[in-house]
Amino acid sequence: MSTKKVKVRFAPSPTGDLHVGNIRTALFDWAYARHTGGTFLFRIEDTDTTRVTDEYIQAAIDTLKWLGLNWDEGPEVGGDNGPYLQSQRLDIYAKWAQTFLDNKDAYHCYCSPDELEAVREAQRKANVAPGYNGHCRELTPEQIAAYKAEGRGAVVRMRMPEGTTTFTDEIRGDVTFDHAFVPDFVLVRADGSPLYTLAVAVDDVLMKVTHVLRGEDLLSSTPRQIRVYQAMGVAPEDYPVFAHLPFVMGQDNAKLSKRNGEVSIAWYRQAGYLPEAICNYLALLGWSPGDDRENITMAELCELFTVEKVHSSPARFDMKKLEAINGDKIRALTIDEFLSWSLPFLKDAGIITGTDSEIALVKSALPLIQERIVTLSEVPAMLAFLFTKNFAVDEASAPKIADAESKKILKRALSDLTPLASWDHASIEAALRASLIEEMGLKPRIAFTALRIAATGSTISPPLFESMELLGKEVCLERIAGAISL
RNA sequence: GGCCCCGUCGUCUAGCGGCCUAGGACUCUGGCUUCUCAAGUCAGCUACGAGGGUUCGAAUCCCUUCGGGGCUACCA
Repeated sequence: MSTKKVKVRFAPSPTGDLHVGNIRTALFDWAYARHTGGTFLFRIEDTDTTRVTDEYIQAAIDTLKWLGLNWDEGPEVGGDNGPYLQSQRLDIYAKWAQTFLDNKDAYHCYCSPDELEAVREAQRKANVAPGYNGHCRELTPEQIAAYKAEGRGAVVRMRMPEGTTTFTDEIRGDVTFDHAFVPDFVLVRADGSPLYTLAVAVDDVLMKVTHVLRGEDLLSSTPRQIRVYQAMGVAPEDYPVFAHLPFVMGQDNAKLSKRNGEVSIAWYRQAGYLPEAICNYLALLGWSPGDDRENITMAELCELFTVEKVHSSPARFDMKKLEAINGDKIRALTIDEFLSWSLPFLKDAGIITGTDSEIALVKSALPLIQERIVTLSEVPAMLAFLFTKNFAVDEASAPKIADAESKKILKRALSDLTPLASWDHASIEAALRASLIEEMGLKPRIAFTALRIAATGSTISPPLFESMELLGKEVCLERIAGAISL
């Protein structure tokens, strides 16, 4: 690799919400830029105006920001090589297309889509390599005039010379393509708008990108990109370095898509996954630090990430492992961090409105559930019993405290708790253990389960005595009394 | 079909000729702990796709084969 300053770009085409695969690529791009102390450039490839929308562009920007993948050049932050939306660079592409035409590197092609499809169909039948047959490569002025008279539109097609293209992929080694399988490709549509094949190459050169790390689906488009560099007069040593990242696949072994799992990062965000967890997990898909470390921070990723350690084989997305990592990250949060992540979920669920007293109660309850949840979306259900106005024991648990034995336990607990002077979890536990366990000789599991159901409404809850403390004496006694008369 | 890429436990991976009767993590199973659920902890299950070479020695190198994936657009 050259010694010039590294510039890596992430250039999605936002035809939908950014998904797991996109983000894994963005993450590697970002990490590599940070690792090398280089520049991270973010560019929007919106040359397909029929599929890219402003909302998706904005969503992509928001997602990257939410994940903490900050960029040095691109939308919102600007830079010396903008604009960073390809739709705002149309004049640049038009100029280069004209240059290619002038130099005979490209030519106008008047074939209609139907004619091209017919050719491809014939090629399939004849079992030969499909692709443009060069029909319009050497048109005479008379032929061109005739086509124009017919009212035909023309696309601009790049002339692919005979020979081969070999480039070094940093992950896969040398890769060679015979031009017999790289047909002349379209640079500009009949309506004058540029295609990816033109824009991507022009922009990478003009924006001085040094490293192209992207999905392996683009591997076979690389010779076309290199052809454009040649036509632009770029010296081979100035071509960007290519590295094609392995796919992230779904359960069914196909490229991850909506059919096999949740792929939109927006979905993970609202399902209560932490950006750090998503990035940590995704970093492990196709890359590893080389040792047995798996829980890594963003800072460590930047420090450790190298293209050499990236795999060449595809990885399957495993939700279970993401969940495990998310749980780890939640447990590693400080209470204040945990609080600020949780509040939106509690508000959205209608558990709290956000008053100071509610927040204070949430904050003291959070330590009790921190090691009990895997996603933030579980917080509301875990804490609902502390805030509910119309308390009721859940249906599955109610029968478990309907028997005489349970009533006895609850009555005894009520009478022993009522005179209790200090309502803290240690005192509550001491009182209950003395009466229920020692005096009545009950098994803790039996005695405390009955109380748990009465106080929290469920057989599953945060630790009982701490929960009772937070609930307050009045509410607890009320609920126990209520359970007795159930 | 053609071209290209890929192939270690169920999954993510370590491994770059001897340290491998293949290590870690997630999942799963069982134990411990225990006021529930978790967390924690201990143990167990399970892998070098196959076949040929090269070599004293191969998961590691070569070939073939099989399998998977991508591309084959006036999408990116």
